Amino acid sequence: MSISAESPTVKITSTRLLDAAGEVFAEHGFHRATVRQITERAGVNIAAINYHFRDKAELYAAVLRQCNCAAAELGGPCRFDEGTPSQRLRAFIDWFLRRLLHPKRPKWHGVLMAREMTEPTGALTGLIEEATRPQAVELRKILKDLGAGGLGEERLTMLGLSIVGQCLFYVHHRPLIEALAPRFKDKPPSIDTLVEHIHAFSLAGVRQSIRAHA
Amino acid sequence: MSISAESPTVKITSTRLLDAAGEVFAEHGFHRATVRQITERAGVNIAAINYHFRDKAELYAAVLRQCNCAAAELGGPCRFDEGTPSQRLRAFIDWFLRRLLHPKRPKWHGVLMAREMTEPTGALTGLIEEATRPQAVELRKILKDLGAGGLGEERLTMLGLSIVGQCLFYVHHRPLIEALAPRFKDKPPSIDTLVEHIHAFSLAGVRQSIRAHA
Amino acid sequence: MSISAESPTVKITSTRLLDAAGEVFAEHGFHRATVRQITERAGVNIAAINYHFRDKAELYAAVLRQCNCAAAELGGPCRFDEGTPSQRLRAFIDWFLRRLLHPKRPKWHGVLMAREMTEPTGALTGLIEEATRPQAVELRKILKDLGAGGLGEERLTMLGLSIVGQCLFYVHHRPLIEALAPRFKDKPPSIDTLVEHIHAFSLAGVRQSIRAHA
Amino acid sequence: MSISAESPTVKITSTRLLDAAGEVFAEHGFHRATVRQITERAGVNIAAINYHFRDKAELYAAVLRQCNCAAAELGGPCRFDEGTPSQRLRAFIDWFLRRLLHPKRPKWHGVLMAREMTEPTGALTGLIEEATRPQAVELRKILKDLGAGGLGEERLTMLGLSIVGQCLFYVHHRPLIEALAPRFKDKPPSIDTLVEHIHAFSLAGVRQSIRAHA
DNA sequence: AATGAATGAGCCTTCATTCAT
DNA sequence: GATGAATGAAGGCTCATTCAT
Repeated sequence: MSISAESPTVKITSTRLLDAAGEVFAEHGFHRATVRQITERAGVNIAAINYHFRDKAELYAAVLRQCNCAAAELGGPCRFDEGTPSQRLRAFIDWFLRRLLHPKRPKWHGVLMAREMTEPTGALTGLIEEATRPQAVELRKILKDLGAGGLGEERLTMLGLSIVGQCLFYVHHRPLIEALAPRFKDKPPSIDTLVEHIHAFSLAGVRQSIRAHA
Repeated sequence: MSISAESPTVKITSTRLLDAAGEVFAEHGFHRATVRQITERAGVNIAAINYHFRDKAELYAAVLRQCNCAAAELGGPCRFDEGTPSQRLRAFIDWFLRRLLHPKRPKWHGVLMAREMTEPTGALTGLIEEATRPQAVELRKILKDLGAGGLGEERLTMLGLSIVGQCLFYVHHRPLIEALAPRFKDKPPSIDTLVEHIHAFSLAGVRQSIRAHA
Repeated sequence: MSISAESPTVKITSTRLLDAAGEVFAEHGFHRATVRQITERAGVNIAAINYHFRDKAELYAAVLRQCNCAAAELGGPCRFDEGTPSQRLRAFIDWFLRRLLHPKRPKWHGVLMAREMTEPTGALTGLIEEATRPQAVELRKILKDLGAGGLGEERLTMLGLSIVGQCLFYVHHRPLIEALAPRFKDKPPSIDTLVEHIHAFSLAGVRQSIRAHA
Repeated sequence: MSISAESPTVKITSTRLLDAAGEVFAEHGFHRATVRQITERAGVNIAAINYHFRDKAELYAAVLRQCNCAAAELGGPCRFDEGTPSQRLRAFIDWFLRRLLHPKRPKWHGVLMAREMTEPTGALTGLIEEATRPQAVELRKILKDLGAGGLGEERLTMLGLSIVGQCLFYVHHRPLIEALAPRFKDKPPSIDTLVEHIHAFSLAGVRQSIRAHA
């Protein structure tokens, strides 16, 4: 509960800055984005960035933090203990994809993350450890329960990457996908369709792998 | 008569510029890269860019062109007519991956392309049409021969994206992969291993999809 | 509380810029003048131009505007309703010349305008309409009242140009005049002398023209 | 008579350079004009300027020299001994104006000279002495013969300037004139009309001056 | 006589940042 | 807490010039 009764309608400078920064950073990337753009879109004075966040990099870090928090909130915790291994794999893919493509999620979250993957700014170094590692661990657990435990580290890893790779492709390579499959731009498949497809595709792939190296 | 005995080893300005630019653009991205960095690394005068390529953007375009040519040369033409559909799928994956991960290919080629995927500069607009589209067509043909012809456009497309997605993941998300699977950094799997894995994984996926929607 | 006792003598950045720019532009012309020269002479940072005037061209436009305003202020409004036509012609010449040669007027005003006459930068396009046109109209009115109304457009115009041409010559061709008549440099005639001469000379010319084409 | 039979059709590099330079300098002024523009228009290599004229400034000086020579040729020598003083004044004005506005005269001669008047480059310092002074002397002689000899140096000079001022106005202030009298752009008065007007106007002015200070 | 390649200096602009209120 | 004014560093680009042939 905040002090001000007007807080719901009047955003505080720091918040407006954070929101505007998210959009601008996603649109232009960290380096191309200018602090002026951000402050103008936020409708605040240019010196406010320095006042509230010390500098541009700090503001960016704050945006990323908030962005990841929001993603975590939307996706819920990453734990999949119930049901058959196949169901749990499906739940994982669903959670992973929905977290990144969630309609309520500001579109720029994905874009921002994509940038960090291909050109890390260093602001995210810790974030990968904290946020991404647990997901990898969870997926590994599911794969083992599917029977891939005896495959050896390398193959197990490759299985995981094949699954995650399919998911991230839809998030990070939008421009490429839309160029290659124009209809995806006009009528993108629903998340459910995507989840179902990737789940079936991957489950078959995993099982084949297990059979082959049994 | 000049001391031209060393001419094979002394690169011409334009070439040195192209090479240096490739590295710097890959390292920092188009906008962050500075022409001064490039000319310094190339050991040439800053005005050489204007003389040989008119401006930074043209230089970048030239780098991309060369980069795509080199890739094409290494990979050979994209035609897969011989053998069973399964063999042809494998050939496609092999060609696709080898082209991008070829040891002789400067590592920055992949990085540069990755950037273009997530934040297109427009310099590549034509390149996608010319270079990437035929590959998509070829893959589609193979999938149809595998029996996926009756699946409908959307599913056919998703199958293709699942395959290409797996491949590109290894090329474009190196930083993420290495953060998640440290051992991949020390001892990355051979291209052969990768091809074999993705082929088997995907073939099973495709067949499963066909069965399910028969 | 600041040491604001000196504030009347310490000009604000924007003003210093405007003054320095006037001098430098007059000295070297728009294109040859460099923003570094200007900011150095003004004793301000080079980025101040961007902050206060956006860019060099805007600064130049501002200088011209101020220059024209100053001229208008010094000369007062351009209306000559009282007295005989001859007296009004004299008043016009007096006003016109005094406005341009006024001792309080920085010498560079004239030089700047002269440049715009021979190589317009386009920054002045509107200014001519707004500032110069009314003068032409006023002069025309006087000439008609002198009896030149029946002369036809072309001759009426030439009469006006002959008068204005004499005036502007003294303003715009100083270098030429001083080269041809060295004594004008040491002891230039007073504005009153100039006005008296041009008035008498022109009045005779106009009347002759009227007589000839009666 | 030159050595080469083809000289009439094939211009030598140095000549092409001179012609192209004249046009470009007139169009853009000395400082804005670039050596690349000139060499491109001349269709010669950029290094040719250095080879033939040492540098840009030297080329400009050469252009001015040629330009003044051409003007002298077209206008003939500046001597007016025959006829009544009034006729000689008319001859002077005719010669002066025709020399500057002569149809065969490349338009840029006037423009180039105009530039030198308002922003002397120094390349013309000597030229004024050599070329313009005699004209001033000649005009003075005519004015004295008209009876203005007793007027004193200052008034005599002002009379001359009034006449020359009218003439130069039409040459140097084209942009201003055309802005003020649009019809002059579409249908400029013939040189004959101009000469007749300025002669009549000035003759009356001179005589009036003589009467007044008799 | 003439050229393509290469150079170094300098220009305008933009940026993130800080200062003084 | 917040602001308008001002700053210094750097960026991309253009120019006249020269070098080696």
